[in-house]
Amino acid sequence: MDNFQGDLTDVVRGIGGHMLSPEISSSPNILPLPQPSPSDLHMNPFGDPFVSMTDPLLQELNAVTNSSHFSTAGYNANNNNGFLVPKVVLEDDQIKSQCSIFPRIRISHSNIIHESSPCNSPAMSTHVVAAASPRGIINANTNSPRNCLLVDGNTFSSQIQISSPRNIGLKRRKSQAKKVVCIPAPAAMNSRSSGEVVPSDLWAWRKYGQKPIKGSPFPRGYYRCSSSKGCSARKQVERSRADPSMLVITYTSEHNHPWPIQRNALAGSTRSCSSNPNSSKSSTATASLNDPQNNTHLPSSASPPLSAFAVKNEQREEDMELENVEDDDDNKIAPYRPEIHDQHQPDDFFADLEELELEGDSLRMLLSQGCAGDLNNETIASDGISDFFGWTGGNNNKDDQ
DNA sequence: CGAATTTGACCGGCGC
DNA sequence: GCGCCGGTCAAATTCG
Repeated sequence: MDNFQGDLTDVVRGIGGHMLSPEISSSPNILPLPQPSPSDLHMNPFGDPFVSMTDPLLQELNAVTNSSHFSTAGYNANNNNGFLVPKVVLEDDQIKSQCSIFPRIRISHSNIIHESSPCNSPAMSTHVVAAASPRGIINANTNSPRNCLLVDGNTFSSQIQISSPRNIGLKRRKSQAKKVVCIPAPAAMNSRSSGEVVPSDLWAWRKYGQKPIKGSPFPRGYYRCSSSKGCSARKQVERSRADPSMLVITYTSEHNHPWPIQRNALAGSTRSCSSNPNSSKSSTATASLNDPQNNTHLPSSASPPLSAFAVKNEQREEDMELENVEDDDDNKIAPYRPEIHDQHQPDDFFADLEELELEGDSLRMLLSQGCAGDLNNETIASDGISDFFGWTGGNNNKDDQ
């Protein structure tokens, strides 16, 4: 389907290639990447590493709100260290705003990060924009070391939007949990059109449909989790109609299985996880993201595909109804409590992961390098995290087994 | 040849 | 009741 609507495959490919939106790509050397941790992941029924940003922040968010300054700027040109600061936008109404509108309160998180975060290297600051949702409780955690990513000493700059589509349910056929992630969508790069690309995450996604959306020049791609048979997790990927530079990913339903330790090691791995780093094909952006040859914009070959994570955590609508009965938009911040169906989760999951860490290279890299706070090591997330999520070039996780 | 993607058709919810 | 629209299915196609 070649049309002007763009190629989402290219989108993520572009992300991997650092073709970020102008304001983002202008970032000289910042690559802050909200980084999912095993503990975060286990809290994420959607299996989305982006989502991992959420929970821990609930406690922090209040603190942030109290201690940080508010900023209306979409993007901090600099933090205290002269680095561009990414922003997390927690959006109330995904449908309505489509990423380009950030009407809500924006909270600078930079100070806290500098002071307390293990990621408080100059490059690690993040600018968190958060807004309380009437329904969806918005969480963002840029404070966590696990949400930090260094790529060859660069901080990854990006916009993050977390949406809580209050009105989605109005036309939603079935009430179900949804998370909306908004990330910068780079310009198309490859020749293959219509292939949607979403930032690589731990799960294997298989595309099962694509539809043009009324009112939007961009098609929406439909993916289901192929990490495990019977998994009902789905996600939709589309460009923001309001801001084509943003990619909107909506996660629906939940994974009914543990998140894969090695994403591509599982059956149903996307084709994009080609062993050929030069492969131009990509559905879940893994291949493109892994393509070192695409990383020509930065000196570092290792680059996170995601410039940012934005997550809207939304409980099942029914639950939200119950828990936010008062629906006091600005004052209610109820903790996001993901529904964990997996037997490993949640309590013992991190313990399990630590055990796995001893055995799995990817996890080891993630935990010991990317997350353990070895911030002096500039290669930290560059390899560890990216590899872990299949973001780095060349090697696929297939080879890691 | 197996697996992933593409894409038109079909289904069902919702608004009028 | 009808039509629109979003979501899903499944056959065909593509690719490694």
